[in-house]
Amino acid sequence: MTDRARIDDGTTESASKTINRMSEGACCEEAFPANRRISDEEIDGELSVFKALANEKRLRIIEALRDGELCACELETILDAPQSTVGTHLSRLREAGIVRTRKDGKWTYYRIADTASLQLLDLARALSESDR
Amino acid sequence: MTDRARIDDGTTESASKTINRMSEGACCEEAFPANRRISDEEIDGELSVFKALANEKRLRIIEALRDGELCACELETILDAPQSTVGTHLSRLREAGIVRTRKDGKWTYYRIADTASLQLLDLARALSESDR
DNA sequence: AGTTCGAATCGAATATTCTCGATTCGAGGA
DNA sequence: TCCTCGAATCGAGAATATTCGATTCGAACT
Repeated sequence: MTDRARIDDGTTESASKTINRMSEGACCEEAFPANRRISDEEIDGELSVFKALANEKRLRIIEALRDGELCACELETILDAPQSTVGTHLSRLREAGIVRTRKDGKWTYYRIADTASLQLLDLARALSESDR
Repeated sequence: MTDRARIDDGTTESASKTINRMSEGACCEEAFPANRRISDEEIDGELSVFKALANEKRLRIIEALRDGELCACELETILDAPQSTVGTHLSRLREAGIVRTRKDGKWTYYRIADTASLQLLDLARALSESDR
Protein backbone atom coordinates (compact mmCIF):
# COMPACT_ATOMS: atom_id res chain seq x y z
CA MET A 1 0.00 0.00 0.00
CA THR A 2 2.94 2.23 0.67
CA ASP A 3 6.66 2.11 0.11
CA ARG A 4 7.63 3.88 3.28
CA ALA A 5 10.70 2.82 5.21
CA ARG A 6 10.43 -0.58 6.82
CA ILE A 7 12.27 -2.20 9.63
CA ASP A 8 12.77 -5.20 7.40
CA ASP A 9 13.87 -7.64 10.04
CA GLY A 10 16.13 -8.07 13.01
CA THR A 11 13.58 -6.33 15.19
CA THR A 12 11.77 -9.50 16.14
CA GLU A 13 12.84 -10.27 19.68
CA SER A 14 15.09 -13.29 20.05
CA ALA A 15 13.60 -16.48 21.36
CA SER A 16 13.10 -16.62 25.09
CA LYS A 17 15.80 -17.74 27.50
CA THR A 18 13.91 -20.94 28.06
CA ILE A 19 13.93 -21.72 24.38
CA ASN A 20 17.60 -20.87 24.15
CA ARG A 21 18.14 -23.31 26.96
CA MET A 22 16.40 -25.88 24.79
CA SER A 23 19.09 -25.34 22.18
CA GLU A 24 21.95 -26.33 24.46
CA GLY A 25 23.19 -29.87 24.88
CA ALA A 26 21.40 -32.46 22.80
CA CYS A 27 19.55 -30.25 20.37
CA CYS A 28 15.90 -29.73 21.22
CA GLU A 29 15.85 -32.60 23.70
CA GLU A 30 15.27 -32.67 27.44
CA ALA A 31 14.31 -29.04 27.61
CA PHE A 32 12.28 -29.68 30.74
CA PRO A 33 13.07 -31.92 33.74
CA ALA A 34 11.50 -34.90 31.94
CA ASN A 35 9.42 -36.52 34.68
CA ARG A 36 7.53 -33.66 36.24
CA ARG A 37 3.81 -33.30 36.80
CA ILE A 38 2.49 -30.42 34.75
CA SER A 39 0.52 -27.61 36.36
CA ASP A 40 -2.81 -26.17 35.28
CA GLU A 41 -1.14 -22.85 34.52
CA GLU A 42 1.28 -24.54 32.14
CA ILE A 43 -1.54 -26.35 30.38
CA ASP A 44 -3.38 -23.04 30.06
CA GLY A 45 -0.27 -21.46 28.61
CA GLU A 46 0.16 -24.17 26.00
CA LEU A 47 -3.55 -24.02 25.27
CA SER A 48 -3.60 -20.28 24.64
CA VAL A 49 -0.74 -20.63 22.16
CA PHE A 50 -2.29 -23.54 20.28
CA LYS A 51 -5.73 -21.86 20.18
CA ALA A 52 -4.15 -18.77 18.69
CA LEU A 53 -2.53 -20.90 15.98
CA ALA A 54 -5.55 -23.13 15.27
CA ASN A 55 -7.01 -20.95 12.53
CA GLU A 56 -6.18 -20.80 8.84
CA LYS A 57 -6.26 -17.03 8.48
CA ARG A 58 -4.08 -16.51 11.51
CA LEU A 59 -1.56 -19.03 10.19
CA ARG A 60 -1.48 -17.17 6.89
CA ILE A 61 -0.87 -13.93 8.73
CA ILE A 62 2.09 -15.43 10.58
CA GLU A 63 3.52 -16.90 7.40
CA ALA A 64 3.21 -13.51 5.73
CA LEU A 65 5.11 -11.91 8.60
CA ARG A 66 8.06 -14.33 8.29
CA ASP A 67 10.16 -11.96 6.22
CA GLY A 68 9.31 -8.78 8.07
CA GLU A 69 6.59 -6.53 9.35
CA LEU A 70 3.44 -5.57 7.45
CA CYS A 71 0.66 -3.09 8.15
CA ALA A 72 -2.92 -4.21 8.74
CA CYS A 73 -4.10 -2.96 5.35
CA GLU A 74 -1.47 -5.04 3.55
CA LEU A 75 -2.63 -8.12 5.42
CA GLU A 76 -6.19 -7.40 4.33
CA THR A 77 -5.02 -7.64 0.74
CA ILE A 78 -2.99 -10.80 1.35
CA LEU A 79 -5.86 -12.57 3.10
CA ASP A 80 -8.48 -11.11 0.79
CA ALA A 81 -10.81 -10.57 3.74
CA PRO A 82 -12.69 -7.53 5.07
CA GLN A 83 -11.04 -5.15 7.49
CA SER A 84 -13.04 -6.20 10.53
CA THR A 85 -12.28 -9.86 9.99
CA VAL A 86 -8.55 -9.32 9.63
CA GLY A 87 -8.59 -6.87 12.52
CA THR A 88 -10.21 -9.46 14.76
CA HIS A 89 -7.58 -12.06 13.94
CA LEU A 90 -4.77 -9.59 14.49
CA SER A 91 -6.21 -8.73 17.89
CA ARG A 92 -6.26 -12.41 18.83
CA LEU A 93 -2.64 -12.85 17.78
CA ARG A 94 -1.63 -9.77 19.75
CA GLU A 95 -3.49 -10.93 22.87
CA ALA A 96 -1.76 -14.30 22.60
CA GLY A 97 1.62 -12.57 22.46
CA ILE A 98 2.39 -14.01 19.02
CA VAL A 99 2.74 -10.62 17.32
CA ARG A 100 3.70 -7.11 18.40
CA THR A 101 2.63 -3.80 16.93
CA ARG A 102 4.29 -0.54 16.00
CA LYS A 103 2.29 2.54 15.14
CA ASP A 104 3.44 4.96 12.45
CA GLY A 105 1.00 7.76 11.78
CA LYS A 106 -2.32 6.14 11.06
CA TRP A 107 -0.77 2.83 10.14
CA THR A 108 -0.24 -0.07 12.50
CA TYR A 109 2.60 -2.44 11.65
CA TYR A 110 2.61 -6.02 12.84
CA ARG A 111 5.64 -8.25 13.37
CA ILE A 112 6.38 -11.66 14.90
CA ALA A 113 7.09 -11.21 18.62
CA ASP A 114 9.30 -14.27 19.08
CA THR A 115 10.94 -16.42 16.43
CA ALA A 116 9.94 -19.43 18.51
CA SER A 117 6.50 -19.01 16.95
CA LEU A 118 8.00 -19.69 13.55
CA GLN A 119 9.79 -22.76 14.85
CA LEU A 120 6.42 -23.91 16.11
CA LEU A 121 4.93 -23.67 12.62
CA ASP A 122 7.94 -25.44 11.11
CA LEU A 123 7.65 -28.28 13.58
CA ALA A 124 3.92 -28.63 12.97
CA ARG A 125 4.48 -28.71 9.25
CA ALA A 126 7.18 -31.38 9.53
CA LEU A 127 4.93 -33.38 11.81
CA SER A 128 2.00 -33.25 9.43
CA GLU A 129 4.18 -34.21 6.48
CA SER A 130 5.78 -37.14 8.27
CA ASP A 131 2.55 -39.06 8.84
CA ARG A 132 1.04 -39.39 5.39
CA MET B 1 -6.52 -50.58 36.18
CA THR B 2 -4.18 -53.45 35.48
CA ASP B 3 -0.58 -54.33 36.12
CA ARG B 4 0.00 -56.19 32.92
CA ALA B 5 3.27 -55.90 31.05
CA ARG B 6 3.81 -52.53 29.44
CA ILE B 7 6.04 -51.39 26.67
CA ASP B 8 7.17 -48.57 28.89
CA ASP B 9 8.89 -46.46 26.26
CA GLY B 10 11.27 -46.58 23.36
CA THR B 11 8.42 -47.63 21.12
CA THR B 12 7.46 -44.11 20.14
CA GLU B 13 8.76 -43.61 16.64
CA SER B 14 11.68 -41.25 16.34
CA ALA B 15 11.04 -37.78 15.01
CA SER B 16 10.65 -37.51 11.28
CA LYS B 17 13.60 -37.03 8.97
CA THR B 18 12.54 -33.49 8.37
CA ILE B 19 12.67 -32.75 12.04
CA ASN B 20 16.02 -34.44 12.36
CA ARG B 21 17.19 -32.21 9.58
CA MET B 22 16.07 -29.29 11.71
CA SER B 23 18.45 -30.45 14.41
CA GLU B 24 21.55 -30.22 12.25
CA GLY B 25 23.68 -27.12 11.91
CA ALA B 26 22.46 -24.16 13.90
CA CYS B 27 20.04 -25.86 16.22
CA CYS B 28 16.39 -25.49 15.25
CA GLU B 29 17.11 -22.70 12.81
CA GLU B 30 16.65 -22.49 9.04
CA ALA B 31 14.84 -25.79 8.82
CA PHE B 32 13.08 -24.67 5.67
CA PRO B 33 14.47 -22.70 2.67
CA ALA B 34 13.64 -19.44 4.46
CA ASN B 35 12.08 -17.34 1.68
CA ARG B 36 9.57 -19.66 0.08
CA ARG B 37 5.88 -19.12 -0.54
CA ILE B 38 3.87 -21.60 1.46
CA SER B 39 1.30 -23.83 -0.18
CA ASP B 40 -2.30 -24.43 0.81
CA GLU B 41 -1.51 -28.05 1.60
CA GLU B 42 1.21 -27.00 4.02
CA ILE B 43 -1.11 -24.55 5.74
CA ASP B 44 -3.71 -27.31 6.03
CA GLY B 45 -1.09 -29.60 7.51
CA GLU B 46 -0.06 -27.07 10.14
CA LEU B 47 -3.70 -26.32 10.80
CA SER B 48 -4.68 -29.93 11.44
CA VAL B 49 -1.86 -30.29 13.96
CA PHE B 50 -2.71 -27.09 15.81
CA LYS B 51 -6.43 -27.87 15.86
CA ALA B 52 -5.67 -31.25 17.37
CA LEU B 53 -3.64 -29.57 20.11
CA ALA B 54 -6.03 -26.69 20.78
CA ASN B 55 -8.02 -28.43 23.48
CA GLU B 56 -7.32 -28.77 27.18
CA LYS B 57 -8.33 -32.41 27.54
CA ARG B 58 -6.27 -33.44 24.54
CA LEU B 59 -3.24 -31.60 25.92
CA ARG B 60 -3.67 -33.42 29.22
CA ILE B 61 -3.81 -36.72 27.38
CA ILE B 62 -0.56 -35.97 25.60
CA GLU B 63 1.13 -34.88 28.82
CA ALA B 64 -0.04 -38.10 30.47
CA LEU B 65 1.49 -40.13 27.64
CA ARG B 66 4.92 -38.48 28.03
CA ASP B 67 6.35 -41.28 30.11
CA GLY B 68 4.77 -44.18 28.25
CA GLU B 69 1.62 -45.69 26.92
CA LEU B 70 -1.69 -45.86 28.76
CA CYS B 71 -4.97 -47.60 28.00
CA ALA B 72 -8.16 -45.65 27.34
CA CYS B 73 -9.68 -46.56 30.69
CA GLU B 74 -6.66 -45.17 32.56
CA LEU B 75 -7.00 -41.92 30.66
CA GLU B 76 -10.66 -41.74 31.67
CA THR B 77 -9.52 -41.78 35.29
CA ILE B 78 -6.80 -39.21 34.73
CA LEU B 79 -9.11 -36.80 32.91
CA ASP B 80 -12.05 -37.57 35.17
CA ALA B 81 -14.39 -37.52 32.18
CA PRO B 82 -16.93 -40.01 30.80
CA GLN B 83 -15.86 -42.75 28.41
CA SER B 84 -17.49 -41.25 25.34
CA THR B 85 -15.85 -37.88 25.91
CA VAL B 86 -12.38 -39.32 26.33
CA GLY B 87 -12.95 -41.70 23.44
CA THR B 88 -13.86 -38.82 21.16
CA HIS B 89 -10.69 -36.91 22.05
CA LEU B 90 -8.56 -40.00 21.56
CA SER B 91 -10.10 -40.51 18.13
CA ARG B 92 -9.25 -36.94 17.18
CA LEU B 93 -5.65 -37.36 18.30
CA ARG B 94 -5.37 -40.61 16.35
CA GLU B 95 -6.85 -39.05 13.20
CA ALA B 96 -4.37 -36.19 13.51
CA GLY B 97 -1.50 -38.68 13.72
CA ILE B 98 -0.48 -37.46 17.16
CA VAL B 99 -0.98 -40.84 18.87
CA ARG B 100 -0.88 -44.47 17.81
CA THR B 101 -2.74 -47.43 19.26
CA ARG B 102 -1.92 -50.98 20.21
CA LYS B 103 -4.62 -53.50 21.04
CA ASP B 104 -4.13 -56.09 23.74
CA GLY B 105 -7.18 -58.25 24.39
CA LYS B 106 -10.04 -55.88 25.02
CA TRP B 107 -7.78 -53.01 25.97
CA THR B 108 -6.49 -50.32 23.63
CA TYR B 109 -3.20 -48.71 24.53
CA TYR B 110 -2.28 -45.24 23.35
CA ARG B 111 1.19 -43.82 22.87
CA ILE B 112 2.76 -40.70 21.36
CA ALA B 113 3.41 -41.31 17.65
CA ASP B 114 6.30 -38.89 17.24
CA THR B 115 8.38 -37.18 19.90
CA ALA B 116 8.16 -34.03 17.81
CA SER B 117 4.68 -33.58 19.32
CA LEU B 118 6.26 -33.29 22.75
CA GLN B 119 8.76 -30.74 21.46
CA LEU B 120 5.78 -28.83 20.15
CA LEU B 121 4.22 -28.69 23.62
CA ASP B 122 7.55 -27.69 25.18
CA LEU B 123 7.98 -24.87 22.69
CA ALA B 124 4.45 -23.64 23.26
CA ARG B 125 4.95 -23.68 27.01
CA ALA B 126 8.21 -21.76 26.77
CA LEU B 127 6.56 -19.27 24.45
CA SER B 128 3.65 -18.68 26.79
CA GLU B 129 5.94 -18.28 29.77
CA SER B 130 8.23 -15.81 28.04
CA ASP B 131 5.59 -13.17 27.39
CA ARG B 132 4.15 -12.41 30.80
C1' DA C 1 -13.58 23.32 13.90
C1' DG C 2 -14.70 19.39 9.97
C1' DT C 3 -13.03 15.65 6.89
C1' DT C 4 -10.65 11.55 5.57
C1' DC C 5 -8.23 7.42 6.19
C1' DG C 6 -6.59 3.30 8.73
C1' DA C 7 -7.61 0.54 12.46
C1' DA C 8 -9.95 -1.24 16.79
C1' DT C 9 -14.13 -2.74 18.60
C1' DC C 10 -19.16 -4.04 18.95
C1' DG C 11 -22.84 -7.19 18.20
C1' DA C 12 -25.50 -10.53 16.13
C1' DA C 13 -25.88 -14.23 12.69
C1' DT C 14 -23.46 -18.23 11.29
C1' DA C 15 -20.31 -22.07 11.72
C1' DT C 16 -17.64 -25.14 14.25
C1' DT C 17 -16.48 -27.79 18.22
C1' DC C 18 -17.41 -30.10 22.56
C1' DT C 19 -19.99 -32.99 25.61
C1' DC C 20 -21.99 -37.20 26.90
C1' DG C 21 -26.01 -40.57 27.09
C1' DA C 22 -27.11 -44.25 24.19
C1' DT C 23 -25.86 -47.64 20.99
C1' DT C 24 -22.87 -50.76 18.68
C1' DC C 25 -18.87 -53.68 18.27
C1' DG C 26 -15.22 -56.95 19.41
C1' DA C 27 -12.72 -59.88 22.54
C1' DG C 28 -12.77 -63.01 26.15
C1' DG C 29 -14.79 -65.76 29.56
C1' DA C 30 -18.81 -68.87 31.49
C1' DT D 1 -24.20 -69.58 22.80
C1' DC D 2 -24.87 -65.79 26.04
C1' DC D 3 -22.89 -62.43 29.02
C1' DT D 4 -19.60 -58.93 30.36
C1' DC D 5 -16.23 -55.55 29.80
C1' DG D 6 -13.59 -52.04 27.27
C1' DA D 7 -13.82 -49.15 23.54
C1' DA D 8 -15.53 -46.86 19.16
C1' DT D 9 -19.19 -44.36 17.23
C1' DC D 10 -23.75 -41.86 16.80
C1' DG D 11 -26.52 -37.87 17.45
C1' DA D 12 -28.38 -33.89 19.43
C1' DG D 13 -28.01 -30.09 22.68
C1' DA D 14 -24.63 -26.85 24.64
C1' DA D 15 -20.67 -24.12 24.31
C1' DT D 16 -17.22 -21.62 21.53
C1' DA D 17 -15.38 -19.50 17.60
C1' DT D 18 -15.72 -17.04 13.22
C1' DT D 19 -17.48 -13.65 10.16
C1' DC D 20 -18.38 -9.04 8.87
C1' DG D 21 -21.42 -4.76 8.61
C1' DA D 22 -21.68 -0.88 11.48
C1' DT D 23 -19.69 2.08 14.71
C1' DT D 24 -16.06 4.33 17.11
C1' DC D 25 -11.47 6.16 17.62
C1' DG D 26 -7.17 8.48 16.59
C1' DA D 27 -3.98 10.71 13.56
C1' DA D 28 -3.17 13.80 9.88
C1' DC D 29 -4.64 17.34 6.90
C1' DT D 30 -7.61 21.71 5.48
